[in-house]
Amino acid sequence: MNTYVTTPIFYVNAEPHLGHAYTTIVADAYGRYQRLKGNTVRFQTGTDEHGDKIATAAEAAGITPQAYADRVSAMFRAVCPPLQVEYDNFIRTTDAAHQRVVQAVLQKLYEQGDIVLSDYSGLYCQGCERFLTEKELQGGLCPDHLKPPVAITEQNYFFKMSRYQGWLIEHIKANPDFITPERYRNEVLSFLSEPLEDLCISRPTSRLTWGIPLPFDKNFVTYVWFDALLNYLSGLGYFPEGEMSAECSHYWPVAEHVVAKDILKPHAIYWTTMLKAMGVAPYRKLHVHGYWNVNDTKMSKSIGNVVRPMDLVEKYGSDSVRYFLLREMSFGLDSSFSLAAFEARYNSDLANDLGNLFSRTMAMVQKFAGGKVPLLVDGEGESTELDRQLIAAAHEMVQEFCRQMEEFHFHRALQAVWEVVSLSNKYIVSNAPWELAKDPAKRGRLHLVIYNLLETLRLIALPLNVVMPTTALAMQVALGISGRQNLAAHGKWGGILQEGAVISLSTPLFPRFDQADAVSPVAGQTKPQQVKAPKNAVSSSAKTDEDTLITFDEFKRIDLRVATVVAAEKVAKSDRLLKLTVEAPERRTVVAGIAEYYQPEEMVGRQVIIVANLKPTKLMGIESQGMVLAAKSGGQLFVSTVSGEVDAGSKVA
RNA sequence: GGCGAUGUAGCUCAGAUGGUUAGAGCAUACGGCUCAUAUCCGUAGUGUCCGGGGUUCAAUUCCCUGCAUCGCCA
Repeated sequence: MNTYVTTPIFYVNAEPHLGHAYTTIVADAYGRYQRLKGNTVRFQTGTDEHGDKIATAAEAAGITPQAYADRVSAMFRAVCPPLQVEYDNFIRTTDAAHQRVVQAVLQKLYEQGDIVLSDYSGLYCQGCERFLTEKELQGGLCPDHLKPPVAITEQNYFFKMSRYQGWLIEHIKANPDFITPERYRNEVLSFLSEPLEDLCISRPTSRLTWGIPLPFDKNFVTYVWFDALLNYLSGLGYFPEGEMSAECSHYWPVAEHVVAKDILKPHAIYWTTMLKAMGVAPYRKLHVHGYWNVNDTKMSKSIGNVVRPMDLVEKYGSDSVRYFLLREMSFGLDSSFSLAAFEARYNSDLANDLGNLFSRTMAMVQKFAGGKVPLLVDGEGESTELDRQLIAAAHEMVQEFCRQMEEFHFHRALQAVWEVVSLSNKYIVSNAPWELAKDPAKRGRLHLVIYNLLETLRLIALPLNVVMPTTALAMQVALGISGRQNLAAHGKWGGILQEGAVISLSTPLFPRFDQADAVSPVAGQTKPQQVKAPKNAVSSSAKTDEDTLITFDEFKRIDLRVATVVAAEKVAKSDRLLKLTVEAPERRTVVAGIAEYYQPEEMVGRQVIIVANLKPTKLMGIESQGMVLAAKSGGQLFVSTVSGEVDAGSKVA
């Protein structure tokens, strides 16, 4: 079985962000999954480089469109290795081979009458040098130039998309999995219930020259979408009017496109009708995913909350980024990204559950089995109901993982793995190997328990190869396993681990983010900066000063204020925390970790500086609505203040 | 304005062709263990299953309607 999986080619008008990373990781993980099944996979990604936005951006940057495209395309290519994205082909629409295909397809469709010259009327903005849609207008004006657009008519070439509308509707209805998840299939069908307009596929060179010239009319270049969509075929060596190349006939029939919901229409409608007109069978599946919001807000350049995947990888390691994105998002729906959510998942799922399970098991191998895969002696340590349960669950996990991966339900696939992680932790407690170790007569049982754990871990690592390649490899190496893994060959219980093989783990898989290491957050906020990088993190040595500096705008977001302490008391059952009631000028409660250095009574009446817009957090059940700044030096701690008495609530800047 | 989706525990979400005490993870509280990365295991909760009406012996689940959020289209 073959698989051809693609990401969209990314438009080079913006740097790679979290959304691009997600699409790419999804495609990569799916590709790795197919390979793990033993299938042959081709995975293509790339960049889309023509069009007026690029021409404009290049002009603003004072360079040629080609130089501009080269620069941004290189950035998209460069984020792949750190994300462990292994593509087979990185295509660019400025590649000569691609351009030839686009022209040949245009020529063919033109000759067969699917592309015709016609009038195009619309609202044109002189300032933007382009047509605006009704939607873009604000109060009838161009939002950028604040001038009313003019209604003009010009000649353009149109693709007779409407000819294939009936066929497309039938195809979608006959193939329920053609567009998934279902919500997007419904959306397309609903859109198709109205007559399609023909697609304008040209731009006059009087307005735009950065594009592929129409082969039959030098006064026009090709509309970017018509150009871009063909990458999926041109990247396989497709050429119209000829025999399909071997690559093409292997991979095109099994093509699966992964896209975000904003480009559903071009893929579901333009591309499919183009293919039909070309006489090429449609792709096999279109997988549509939702958006990543950031802190529940839409990610946008103007808000300045764009998350750069490289920043995350440097800080947390690519395995955990891949895990988070695939585990947190329910494919198809929108999801919210936040550092708090990321760290919560990292600590609970990766460090506490999986990492610690692996670590405690390996420690027991060292202490109770001489650091080797235990030798099992027949008749000793006979199996229990718990053993059978664990084995059955591990088996079921592999099956369930596959079922969910096939459906692009990555979060459920990972959930299935974590059920066994959790069961393994229970298995350890129920069997208490440290108790068995005290009784020499129970040595057989002890060894069987340890063997079962090792075998379960081996089976856990197997599916993880597709999501967290570095971690899976580290687990396999520690277990003394080498060689290419395969779901069918290695997905069954037993027979793989070499009895007596020396095994060990040198460093934890996922070091926990330890708040104690963070820069003294007096009010115990989760502030996980200064962490030892996970061992699979890419080198962060490239960090420059640039990365550690913040802009004035960023600083302005921090609301520092002078607050007057009006009451203070110790927090019950805590040595470190004081509950302060402050006026800033409104009354609020701030929990500060200063009890070892200050008595409650000496705080009352003092003025301190607080961060007033810190997200409230609960400490020992008390909600803290801010954080007191303090400095630690020579084992002493000093709370911050200002050098004279000021009104409570005064801004500090 | 048209079409559609969603609304379930503090948070993120599962769920049932309508039927006994509505689930999971995280967070919270208490207890236990010590092999382990202060990790793990156990126990404990809280829910007008968005509001209103209808069908039914029975509705959170079906129907209608309203509200809210989101998406597509115009």
